[in-house]
Amino acid sequence: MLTIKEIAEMANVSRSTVSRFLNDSGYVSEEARKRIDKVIKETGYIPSEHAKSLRTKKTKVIGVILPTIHTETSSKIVAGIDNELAKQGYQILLANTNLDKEKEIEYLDLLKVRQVDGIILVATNTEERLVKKVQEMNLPIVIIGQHMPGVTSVVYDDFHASKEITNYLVEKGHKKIAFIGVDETDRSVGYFRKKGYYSAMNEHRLEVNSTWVQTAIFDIDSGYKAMKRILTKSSILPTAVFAVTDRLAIGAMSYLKEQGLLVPDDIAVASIGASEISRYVDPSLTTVDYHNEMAGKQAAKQILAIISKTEYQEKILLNYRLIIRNSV
Amino acid sequence: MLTIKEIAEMANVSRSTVSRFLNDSGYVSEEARKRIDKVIKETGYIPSEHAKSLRTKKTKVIGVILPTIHTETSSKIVAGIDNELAKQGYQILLANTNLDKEKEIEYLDLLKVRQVDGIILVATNTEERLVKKVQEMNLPIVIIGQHMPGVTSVVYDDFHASKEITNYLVEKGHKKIAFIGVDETDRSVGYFRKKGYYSAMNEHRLEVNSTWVQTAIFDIDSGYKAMKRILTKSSILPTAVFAVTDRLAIGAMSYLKEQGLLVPDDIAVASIGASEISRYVDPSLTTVDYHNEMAGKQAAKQILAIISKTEYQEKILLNYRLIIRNSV
DNA sequence: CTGAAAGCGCTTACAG
DNA sequence: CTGAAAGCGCTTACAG
Repeated sequence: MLTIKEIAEMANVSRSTVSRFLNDSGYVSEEARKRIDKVIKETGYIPSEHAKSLRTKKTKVIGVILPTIHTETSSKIVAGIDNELAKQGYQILLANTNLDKEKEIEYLDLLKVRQVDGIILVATNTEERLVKKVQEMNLPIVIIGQHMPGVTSVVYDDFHASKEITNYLVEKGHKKIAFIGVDETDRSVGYFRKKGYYSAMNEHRLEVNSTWVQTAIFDIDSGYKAMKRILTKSSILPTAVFAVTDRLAIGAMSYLKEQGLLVPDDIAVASIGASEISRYVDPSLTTVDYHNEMAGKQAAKQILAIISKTEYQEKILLNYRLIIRNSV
Repeated sequence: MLTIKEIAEMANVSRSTVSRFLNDSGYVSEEARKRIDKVIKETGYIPSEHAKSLRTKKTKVIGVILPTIHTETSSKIVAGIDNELAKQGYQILLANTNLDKEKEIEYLDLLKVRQVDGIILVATNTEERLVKKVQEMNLPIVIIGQHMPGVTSVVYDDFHASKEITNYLVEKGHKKIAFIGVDETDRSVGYFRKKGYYSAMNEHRLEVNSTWVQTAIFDIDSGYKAMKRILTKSSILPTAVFAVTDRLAIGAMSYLKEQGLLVPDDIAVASIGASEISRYVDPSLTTVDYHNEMAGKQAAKQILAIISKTEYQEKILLNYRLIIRNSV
C-alpha cells in the first residue's frame, strides 16, 4: 500500500506538506501543491483511515444499534440515517441486537472500542441499566423511539397518535373497542400507545372490558393469537380493534377472516405503522404513518450536530399522519 | 483513555508482556499473568482497535454493499450475514448504494480504504466495469446473487426456480401464461428468470404472445402498471401471470382486483420471494422461498474462510422451495 | 520468560 | 511557506 511517505518523496516535499495539502490545513505553495496533486492523481493514493483515526481520534463512522434488522421500520430508519450521514462522508457500523436487551448494553461498549464518532440507538426499552449506561457513555449519542432524561432523542408521538386513532374509531360509531398492545417495558410502543387508547376511551366515557385488552409480541402470528383471545374470552364482543403495529393488525385480520368475520363490517381494524403492505392487504388497513425515514434522518442530523458542536435540540418530537383506508 | 502503557506500568511489566498476555502470543509467567489480569479487570481497560489495526492490518470489520436497505430481501441477507459474523467477533460496515451502479463501484474503494478485512457485495448487475473492479480488488470478496468469473459467489438458482414455477402453472392447466420481469442487466432476476420462463414454455410447446411479456422495476406500483399493460395491450388474454418478485405480483393483483378480475379464477398469479406478507395478501401468494438469510449466512462463512485461508467453494448454489398457496 | 526498540501511517505544534 | 520530530496505541522480531 502507498503511504504518505512515498508520496512525499515522489513530490519532493515532506510528509507534513502532503498532510497539509490533504487536509487543507496550513499553507502549501502553489508549486508544491501542483506536484503533490499530480503524484496523488497518478498513483491513486488514498490515505489510511486507521492511521488518521489513531492520531485524530475521529473515525467518520457512526455506530447504529438496532433491535432487529429485518423489519420495515428498522430498514427505513437505517435508510434515513444512511442518506444523511453519507452526505458528510460518514458511514454506519451496524450492531444488531436481535431483541436481546443484554446485547443492547454490550454493543454500546463494543462500538466505543471501535472508536465510532457517535452512536444512534434505536431503543426498545428504558430499563435503568440501559439508561444509566447511555448517560455515562461520554460519547455523542442519540436515541430513537424512547425518551431518556438528559439524552438527545428523536421520538414518535405515541400517545397522541394512539389517542387520535382511537378517537377516529369512536367517531366512526364504535363504542366497544379492543386493544392489542405489547409489553410496557417498551415505553413507546407498550406504555404510551396503551395510555393513548385509555385516554381516548375515558374521555368518551367508554367502558373497557378487561378481556378486550391483550398483550402480544412483535410478529404477525402474535396478533393472530391475541385476536383469538379477545374473541374467545369476551362475553361482550368488541366492534373494533386497535393494534399497536401493522403486523399485529394483519395477524388479527387473518384470524377474523378465518372465523368468517368481515372487516370492517363485523369488526373494524386500525393500527400504527403504515408499512408498505398495509395498503395491499384486503381490506386495506387504516393506520398511522410514523415517518421512519425522517426519524433516521433527524437522528443523523442531531448526531452530526453534536459532533461538530453546533446547535441541536435535546428532543425532537416527530409528526405522524392518520391514513384512512378500508379496514374501518 | 487508558492505554497499554499505563496497564504495563500498573502491573510492573513491559508493554510487550501485556500485549502477549492480551493476544495469548508467547510466554508470560504465571505471576505476571495474574498481576496483569488484575489490573485489567480493575481498570476495565480495552485495547484500541485502531492502533491494533494499524499494526496488524486486520480490522474485524466486513464491508457489506447493498443495492437498497429497506426491502425484506436485503434485511434478511444482512441478518444472515450479521448472525454468522457476530459469532467470530466481526462487525458489518454498511454501504447502501440506493440502486446507484456508480456507487457500487465507488464503495468498493471506500471500504478498502476503511481497511475492512473483506467485502460482501449484494450485486444487481454484472456490467464489465463492476466485474473488472471486483476481480482487481485484491481483498477477500464474496458476491451474493450474481455470478462473476473468478469470484467467490453465493447464487440463487434463478433459472430452475423460474422454470419450476412456470411448470407448476402449466400443470395447473394454464397455457396462456404472462410474464412480468425486470431489466436483463440484472442477470439473475432479469435474465435467468426470464430464461427459465421461456424454457418451460418452449418445452411444453406453448406460445408466448409478445404483449404478455412486460418489463418492470422493483416496486409494487411497477407491477401494477405492467399488469395493466398486459391486459390492455393483449388481444388474447393470459390466464396466468408469473411475476419475478412478490412485490411485482402484489402490484399485479392489485390491478386485477381493481378491474374486478378474480385471482386465481380469472387469472392466476405466482412469483418468487416468499416475503412475509405474501402469506397475508388475499388470496395468499404462490411463490418461491429463496432462503435469503441462508444466502447471507453462507456468504459470511465464505468470507471468513477466505480470510482465514481455510477451504471454501468458489460457487455456492442455494436451494429454493416452491410454496403453494391460493393465488394459483 | 521478559523488555527495549522499531515501526504501522498518519497529524501537529514548533522552529526556521 | 516548509520540514524535522514527536506522538497516537498497539505488535513483533530480537537479544538477553
